[in-house]
Amino acid sequence: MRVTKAQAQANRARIVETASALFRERGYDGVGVADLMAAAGFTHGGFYKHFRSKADLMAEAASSGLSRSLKDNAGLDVAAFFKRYVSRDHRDARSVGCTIAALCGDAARQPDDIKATFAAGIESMLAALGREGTTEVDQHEARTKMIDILAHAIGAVALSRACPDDSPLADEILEVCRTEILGQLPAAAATN
Amino acid sequence: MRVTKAQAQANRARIVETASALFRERGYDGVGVADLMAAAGFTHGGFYKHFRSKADLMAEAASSGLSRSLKDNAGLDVAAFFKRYVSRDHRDARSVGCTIAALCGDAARQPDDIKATFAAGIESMLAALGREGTTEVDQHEARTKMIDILAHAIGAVALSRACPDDSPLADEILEVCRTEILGQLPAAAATN
DNA sequence: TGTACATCAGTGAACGCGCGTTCACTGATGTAC
DNA sequence: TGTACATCAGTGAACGCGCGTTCACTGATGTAC
Repeated sequence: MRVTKAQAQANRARIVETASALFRERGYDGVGVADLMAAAGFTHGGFYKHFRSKADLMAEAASSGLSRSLKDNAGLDVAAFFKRYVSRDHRDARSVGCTIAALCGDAARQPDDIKATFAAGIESMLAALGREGTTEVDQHEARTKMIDILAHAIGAVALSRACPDDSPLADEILEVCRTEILGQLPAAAATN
Repeated sequence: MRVTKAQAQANRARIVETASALFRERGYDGVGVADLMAAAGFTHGGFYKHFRSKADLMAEAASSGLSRSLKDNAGLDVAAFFKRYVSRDHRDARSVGCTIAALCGDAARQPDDIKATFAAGIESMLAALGREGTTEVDQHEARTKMIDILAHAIGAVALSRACPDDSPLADEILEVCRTEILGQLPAAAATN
């Protein structure tokens, strides 16, 4: 059952993407190799033709998920980005949402190579967000502001997700933080 | 080897406390029943004389850890609390630190009873923090402000923990957010 | 271009291991008289 | 207060199970001539 080189490469990419989504939804320990391969449409044995270990895949899935969300949000201005980020839609759609928000708790217990991937993901995010609105403030000030707001937004989403599904507190956290964050942004377009 | 009623109760309490610390350090999936009992000074078999299941203990340890940190910080004013909260000491001492910051990522994937425990913990924290500084602003405004700042602080700690141990970014996140948070507090005592 | 052989992505059974949980047992504590 | 018996916290072996990983095998693809 050998397969085209191009097909094999596409299959590998599908495994990484599936893993990235499943990890965001259930955490690193919540997804088994067999689970994952079945979700990608394969049997578990072939896993080791693509990856040396589950830990290797975790690192690659993190890297993939982090750069993926950068591309997905490339067109948005900063205010629109955070308006979506601190929303019920984002909170409830873990598997397609931000990898940092979904997995920073897990990342904290992983070896340094995965932590380094997360740090690099945060840096790329800061770079992407800092590019706009740098007209009147200097680079360092813009970076500082983005670090502050990103932490704020991630905290809001993480905290809201820790509350029961239909809890009023879960929505309250999101609304309070979204209003505050959008108010701090220089060019707050849009309603609320 | 039967043991005094009082002793048994103390032993049970020790198991819960040990579990609370280990869970904060390694996450719910990172601590086994045998691990935990050994750390508390027992063999694993006795576990089920105290708890119906590991999930039961998880709920109890969460509740215990959440109310514990309330008592530990009872004497501090709001500014002092957040100054300590958003610090390297707190970030690096997971097992004795805030249960919400350490486990909100894990809590998000737990059943609703554990999420409800976390929501209740957040509410108690808000109540404890809102009691001060309510002189000039009304209750609702104080609550809103505390929700905002708590999410901000938790995000800062969670994000910093996801970076490699000696990463400059990890410290930068903490410093930026601590400065910003303390600046937002009405009566910011102390240096920085 | 056709033929013969090596390669290797994917399959599915099997591995050792650690997990949560159960169980028969122990012996000091608690209780009934 | 002292004696006889029931209770039950704690022990450690054993359970079934799912995990990450390995392996012999398959057969279409890639390569050498």
